[in-house]
Amino acid sequence: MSITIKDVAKQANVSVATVSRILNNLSGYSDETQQRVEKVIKELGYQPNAVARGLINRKTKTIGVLVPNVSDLFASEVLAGIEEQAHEFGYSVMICKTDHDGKRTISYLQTLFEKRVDGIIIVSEFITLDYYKAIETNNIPVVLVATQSDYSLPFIKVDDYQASYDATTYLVKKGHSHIGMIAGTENDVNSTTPRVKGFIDALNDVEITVTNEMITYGDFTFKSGIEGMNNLLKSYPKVTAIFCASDEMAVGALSLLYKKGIRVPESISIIGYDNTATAEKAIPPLTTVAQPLYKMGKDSIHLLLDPPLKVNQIYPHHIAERDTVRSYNE
Amino acid sequence: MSITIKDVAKQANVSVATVSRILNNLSGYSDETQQRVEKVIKELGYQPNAVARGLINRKTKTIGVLVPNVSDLFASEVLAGIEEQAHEFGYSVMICKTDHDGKRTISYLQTLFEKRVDGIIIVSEFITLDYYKAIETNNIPVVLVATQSDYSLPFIKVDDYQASYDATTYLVKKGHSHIGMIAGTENDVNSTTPRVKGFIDALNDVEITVTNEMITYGDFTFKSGIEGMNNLLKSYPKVTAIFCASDEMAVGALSLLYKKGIRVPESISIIGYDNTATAEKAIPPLTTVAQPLYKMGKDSIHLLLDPPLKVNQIYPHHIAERDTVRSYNE
DNA sequence: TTGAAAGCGCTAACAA
DNA sequence: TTGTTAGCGCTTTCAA
Repeated sequence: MSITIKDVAKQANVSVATVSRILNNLSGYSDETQQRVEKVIKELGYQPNAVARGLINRKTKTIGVLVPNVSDLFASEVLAGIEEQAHEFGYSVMICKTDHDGKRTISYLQTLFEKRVDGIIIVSEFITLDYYKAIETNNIPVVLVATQSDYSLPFIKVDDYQASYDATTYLVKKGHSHIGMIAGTENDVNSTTPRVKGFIDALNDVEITVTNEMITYGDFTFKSGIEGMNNLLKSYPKVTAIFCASDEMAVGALSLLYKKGIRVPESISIIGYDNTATAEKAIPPLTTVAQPLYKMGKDSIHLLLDPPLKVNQIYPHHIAERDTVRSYNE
Repeated sequence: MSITIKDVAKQANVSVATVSRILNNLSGYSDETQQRVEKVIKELGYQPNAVARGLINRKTKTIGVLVPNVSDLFASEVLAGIEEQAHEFGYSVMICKTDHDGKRTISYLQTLFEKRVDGIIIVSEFITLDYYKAIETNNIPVVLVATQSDYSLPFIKVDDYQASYDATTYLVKKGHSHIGMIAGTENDVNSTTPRVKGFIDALNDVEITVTNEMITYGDFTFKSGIEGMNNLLKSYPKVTAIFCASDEMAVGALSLLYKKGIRVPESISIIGYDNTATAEKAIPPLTTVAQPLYKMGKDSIHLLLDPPLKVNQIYPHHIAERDTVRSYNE
């Protein structure tokens, strides 16, 4: 079997307590013993057993992350930030892909509790009563990213309503008056409702009435962006600019337009949402609402492990201007 | 504190041994006791402590994954497969972003050993002697994905040489004779060397001599694809088709070409490598060498946990034909 | 069918 | 400065 603290103690002619002290940088041993013990540790290639440590310390130095999907750029950008900060703090991260599936999510929460993780970060997921109850009875720290909840849980997110309002206003200011929206999943109160409202309010505020034909719903994916673009072309042929609730959908719209030979931004302007890596790689490079995803990921770890450290919960957004929006001014 | 097996035992008037048996579906208790104990478990909301279990079973039901980067599509696609299969097998996955940094990688390996993970998967990373020694002395199962090593470690990957040879031949068969290559990181023996060799051999086999002007090196990223494309345009102006060693670089090339007003595939054809999600979203949709990344991820878990199950180590590739390669035939 | 008790590898009183 | 010892929460002999 592997080498334990006992082996080290025996070999160095000290007690396990002393070895433990040295391992943990506590006081209570002479320089001489320290040298000797450290030498033995090296010779034996001793590696402390984190499981045993976890049992007694009630700290596993690992945190769990629930994400709907690992392979989309939005989530993986947030994840990258989480991983980075966790590593800096000496924590490991366990990833759990929920697929937006309630059963799966609950089962993952269960696993994380049993594994006694020190905290949990939930990304872009609506918090059901079941989740909340599970969290509450286990009273383990939780931080939400890119989502928020009526249950009292700390979160980090952008102001979706305002961001959407700003994106729409941006199009208006560029001289557009026929503006459509490819929204996210209908009934998604977390991301879709506020963004749609922001869109409607921004247009209402400049005396444009929003009708059903101007909004189509997708599910944030590339494919649904294609469909949404198709819908909009039919339902709202006068459209000159479109606000897409995700970059993925925006890129889908771009694709369809390319296929149809409709030029962007000459004939139709597109603005996305998220500013994931896709945006700058799109053709043409995509103008979009930027969320600081990586930073949000990093800060969620701060918020989780370092609660005294004040972190703003509503993060700033801005418009990353690239080449998909045409200006009609002068 | 939280509820332990002792609490359950006391409440149910049995010994902890009996509770443990029931928890683990062993034999040695009456139906009646089982009912009673399970009732108490539910009432108390008892959750077994996986840390304590891990200590005694020497199994943590978690595996560690080392990836250079979480936020690129190549890695996250593999990761998604790993996560899915691990979950099906009842394992959790810990992610470790190496940044291709040796120190960081070693430190992560260390952590994974200390946390007593049941296995480790290493994605796209060259295995140094240091890594190998660490793995060997800890004798813990390891599987390599999209990389392989002279040290005897099981791996899952595509035949890079052959795939590259095939991609190049594909261009030749489409009637191209001025073919360039944007290769990966120079001196990367794992991915770059075989791909460059496949490119050269394929051209040599049709009597085309490959000169330095025809190959430029990048680092697999979008940005380096832009630069590479720029280089090639200068060094090899007659070029009509380019083989890019990653989709990211291919998309970079596409971007530059778009900016310069050079039409794809009319003036220049592009073929990528990987078939990540970017490929189908590119404008125009990118023809590319497909690797079954998700499946490779899934199967790496099989190989890790289910060694008797035979898994082919060299996975098939194919060319996903889309719209970036022009044919000059007839 | 059941329970007592040893022990997984470690930390942390408490004593010396 | 050092060691002894009692757990952490669980599983697993061994005995009853």
